[in-house]
Parts: sequence; structure tokens; C-alpha cells
Amino acid sequence: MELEATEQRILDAAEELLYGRGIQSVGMDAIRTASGVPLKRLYQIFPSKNSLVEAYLRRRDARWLRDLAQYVDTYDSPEQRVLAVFDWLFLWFNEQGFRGCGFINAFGELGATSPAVADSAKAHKNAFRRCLADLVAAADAPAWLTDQLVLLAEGAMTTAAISGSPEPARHAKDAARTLLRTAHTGIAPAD
Amino acid sequence: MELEATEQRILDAAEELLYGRGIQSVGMDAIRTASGVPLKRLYQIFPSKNSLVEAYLRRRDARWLRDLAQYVDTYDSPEQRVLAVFDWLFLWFNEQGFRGCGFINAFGELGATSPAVADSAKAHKNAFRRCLADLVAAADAPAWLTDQLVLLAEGAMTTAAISGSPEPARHAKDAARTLLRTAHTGIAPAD
DNA sequence: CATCCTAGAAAACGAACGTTCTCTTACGGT
DNA sequence: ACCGTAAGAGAACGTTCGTTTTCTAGGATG
Repeated sequence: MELEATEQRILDAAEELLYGRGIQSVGMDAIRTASGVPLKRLYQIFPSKNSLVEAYLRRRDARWLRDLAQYVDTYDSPEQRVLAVFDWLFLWFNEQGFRGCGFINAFGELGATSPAVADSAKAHKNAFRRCLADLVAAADAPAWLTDQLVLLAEGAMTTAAISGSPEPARHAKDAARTLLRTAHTGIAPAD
Repeated sequence: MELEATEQRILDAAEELLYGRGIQSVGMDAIRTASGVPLKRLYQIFPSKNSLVEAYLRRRDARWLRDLAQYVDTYDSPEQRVLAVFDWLFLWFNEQGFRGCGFINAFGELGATSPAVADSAKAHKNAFRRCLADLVAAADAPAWLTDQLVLLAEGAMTTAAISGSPEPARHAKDAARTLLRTAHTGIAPAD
């Protein structure tokens, strides 16, 4: 059955266009042209643009988290594994066509009008936070460090996107290292 | 001349809609209805939707930076002035209808297809960075701290928007305080 | 060989949008 | 009072887009 292959062709083309240009800037005709799949078959597999957008977000969410986890797993030391997140961000920011986090972009564009998109962004960011929380716990760092590292990572994504430079990943890693060391030596933040 | 007043009425309505729903989700007719200004006059003042969008971004940029600077100016100590940025973010995140940074949202939606929007976002973020850099310099902190604080602030904006909670501002302030103290005591990050 | 079913290409449809035009109304100057 | 001007309300126009339909051809089946 080549249905699976056709679905992948559609999703590959859709992801490049939807992520690269923004969701509402891409028409179904552009996805048809890019994928080479006729409109009729396209609508047989994805009965609406909404369902295609949701499939795009689902697949991107899964792949993004999987790739991150795989990269982190190439490190052994718990502290290095925490910091490896930011090395991976640096690699991501250097990819051709990088245009920020697809979920932040989708949320900004459609979060107010589409609960499905808003929920998808929330779920993706929650999953990322959980991933980071596990790494923080494994490094014997206090749980509140997680929230701070999340902010550094999210800030790096948008700053890298808008500035067009991957450097924010390095700055985020520098800050993360400082916070990790400070937390590790037991100095808790106070007012 | 009530032209000025009409322009403000249009911009007020446009900002609430464009920021609140996303740019492409808002039609000129909705802006007409919300502002009460007839389409004919609307197009006399803003000859296209693009020009209205750019005016919206220009005005929001100026007001946002002005409000931030005004808030920071209510503090005296250089360190407090740096941290006040995050207190101000907390206030902003608590505003009704908060939906993240309008420039991050606009960039995600239209940055790839509209150089004007992309440049506007770049300029806004550069201006914010300069503002933070001045506060960092006044606090006798090293210049590289600026980039780290920028990431915390940007991350707090998107995280607060997607999670729907203002707490990221507090977490960002906690992290900023740690980084500021560490930097101030002369401990530079190393590998 | 005839027939039915499927699939691809592209036209077509209905809605929405950005933009312009028309029609009516009211006002200001002589 | 009269006429030129502008302004408001909304229809209209041309385009784009999501979605559906039509038309044509080929391939499997009896």
C-alpha cells in the first residue's frame, strides 16, 4: 500500500511550506504542487486544511522531542546532559530555513482563533518542560531550575529566529551553566 | 482638525484586533466596524492594510518601550532597575487580553513573506536589547549579561502567552537576580 | 470485448477578503 | 435658495482560497 508513502510526501511538503511561510500564507494548491499529490487524493487523506495542519504539528512535535532526546543521550554526565540541550538548540538554529519554533509561530498566528492549535502548542511546551525537568532532576539540581532553563531555551528560539543568528544558543548555555552551578552549590535565590 | 482623532480611533481598534486575533485573521471590515470609521475614510488615512499594520507595529513599539522605561524609572538602585524589567513584565502578563509579544507573533506569521514586518520585529527587539544594555551598564555588570537577560525576558513572554500564566515573569526575575549577583561578584562563565 | 471502477488533471463553486465605486445626504458659501 | 463639495453607508468588483465536481483515460474483471 503506497498510502503511507503518499501521506509522508504530503506531510513533508506541508511541513516545509507551513513552517517556512506561516500557516495562513500557504494555500492547499501550493501543497498540492509541492507534494505532487492531486487535490482529490490530498483531501481523501486529510479531509480539511485544519486536519493537515494538526497532523503537521503532531508529527513535528514528536520528531522534535525525539531528536532532542537522542542528542542528549550522547552525553553521560548529568550536568552535561542538561547543557547539551543548548548545544542541540545551536545545531537547530544553524539549520537552513530555521524560522523559530513552529509551535510559537502557530500559536501567535492562530492560537486566538483555533483551540486545536493553542492546545497543540501548550502540549508541546509542556512536553519540553517535562523533558528538561527530568534532566534537572537527574543532575540533582532543584526543581525550580527547570522553569529558568525553559525560559532561556524559549528566549533563545525567538531571539535566534528574529535576529537570524544562532548565537542566542551560546548565550543561553552560558546562562544555564551559571544557574546550574549556582543551584548546585546550594545557593537558592532570595529577595 | 479631527483627522488626528480619527487616526487614533482606527489605530486603537486595529491594535486590539490585530494583536488579539493575529494579523491575517482580521479583515478590514472588522476594523471598520470596531472603529466606526467608514471604509472610505479609513482608506484615505491608511491607503492599504499593509500600511495600517505597519502603523500598528510602529505605535506599539514606541508605547511599549516608553511604558517600560517609565516603570523602570520609578526605581533608584541600578540593580533594582535591572530587575524592575521583570516586574514590569509581570504586570504586562497580567493584563487582560495578553497574548504574547506582538512582534514575535507578527514575525512568526508574516516574517517570511513581508520584509517590512520582519524588519519591524528586528528593530523592536534591538531597541529592547539596547534598553537592557543601558540598565546592565548602569549596574556595573558585564556587557555579556545583557544577552542572557534578553533571553530570560523573551522566554518569559512566549511561555506566559502559551501557558496563560504570568508566573514566567517571576521565574525570569529569579534567574536574572542570580545571574546579576554572580556577574557582580566577578565570577565569569567558563567552560 | 464490454464494463465498471479508480485516479489524475483541472475547472468550478461559494465564501471571504482587500479595495473601489455609487448613491444618498448634509453642509457652506454667494 | 442654490449649487458644489465632502462624507457616510453599503454595494460591488476582482482576486484568492478551501473545497467539490467534472471530465477523461486506463486497468482490472466478467
